[in-house]
Amino acid sequence: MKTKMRDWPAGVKKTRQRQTVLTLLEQAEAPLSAADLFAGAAAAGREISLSTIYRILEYMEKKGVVTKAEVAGSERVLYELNSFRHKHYAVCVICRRIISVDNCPMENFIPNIAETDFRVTGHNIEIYGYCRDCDGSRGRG
Amino acid sequence: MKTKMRDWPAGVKKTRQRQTVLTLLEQAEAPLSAADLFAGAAAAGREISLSTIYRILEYMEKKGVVTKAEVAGSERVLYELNSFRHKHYAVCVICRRIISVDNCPMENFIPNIAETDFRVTGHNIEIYGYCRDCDGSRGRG
DNA sequence: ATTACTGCAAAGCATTTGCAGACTG
DNA sequence: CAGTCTGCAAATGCTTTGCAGTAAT
Repeated sequence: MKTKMRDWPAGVKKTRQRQTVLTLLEQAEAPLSAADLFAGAAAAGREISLSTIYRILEYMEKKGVVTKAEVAGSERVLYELNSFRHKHYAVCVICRRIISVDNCPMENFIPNIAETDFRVTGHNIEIYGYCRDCDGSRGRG
Repeated sequence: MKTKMRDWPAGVKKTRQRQTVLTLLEQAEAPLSAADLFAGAAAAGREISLSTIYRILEYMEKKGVVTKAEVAGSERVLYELNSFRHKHYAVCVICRRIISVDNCPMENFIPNIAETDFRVTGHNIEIYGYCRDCDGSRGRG
């Protein structure tokens, strides 16, 4: 595992554990849980205590370096590097694979509560379905 | 608390605890957690064990009588009577009040992953913002 | 050297489960 | 009366926290 990141967040003390966590998140194709990171670190020969992982994630979230990714049906909390982009995810109900969705259905949507009862400031969308592999393997049921 | 419901789900054994849970859900204006139901039952002088509440909810969900309501930022699982309607909720970030949204942004939305990589079968939308009361009290900031 | 970070183990919280007694149909 | 439901208490799984040692600047 390559430990050096292109740029290290300002004002953040650089430790082996933090480098490992951020590198894993950087290399990941989908959001990761604390347990994922624990396993990933171990697999890379850089074991980190689970509690430390939780603390790093909490700290990095506060620093704006990582964000929670709300993914449908995930029992654990998932994290990813903060891209400052508006993102949503689709989850395969079979294999749990997570896929990014780039466009957003809320872009031009006005909830029928908007003007009167509620001022919308944010949202979170979770999409379920079948990924190409799993859909194929069940004959486009 | 009125315990009698208009109609009792078919093939479901009627017990004091189940009647209490369904009545509470029926009377609720927003989805309830197991803890809410526990407190509500106690407040009505009809204490139910928490584990029983969980079992009732699980059972009633399997029967299609209740459904989980996915609400943004809720740490607990929330349940409501199954209206068989497509619903989403908005949550006030100040007071945590939950408000139903009747229209759905996904109605005419095609995720840009749809045709190629993913077949969408369902979704879940969580909306954040300020309810009328809380928005007013902070001067439409 | 100072202050923050880490690991360990124990605690915390929501939810689940085993078991024996209670109740419904 | 048989089979299911309930309560209790203990167990589980994820996440958090206290504390003492360790490491980064």
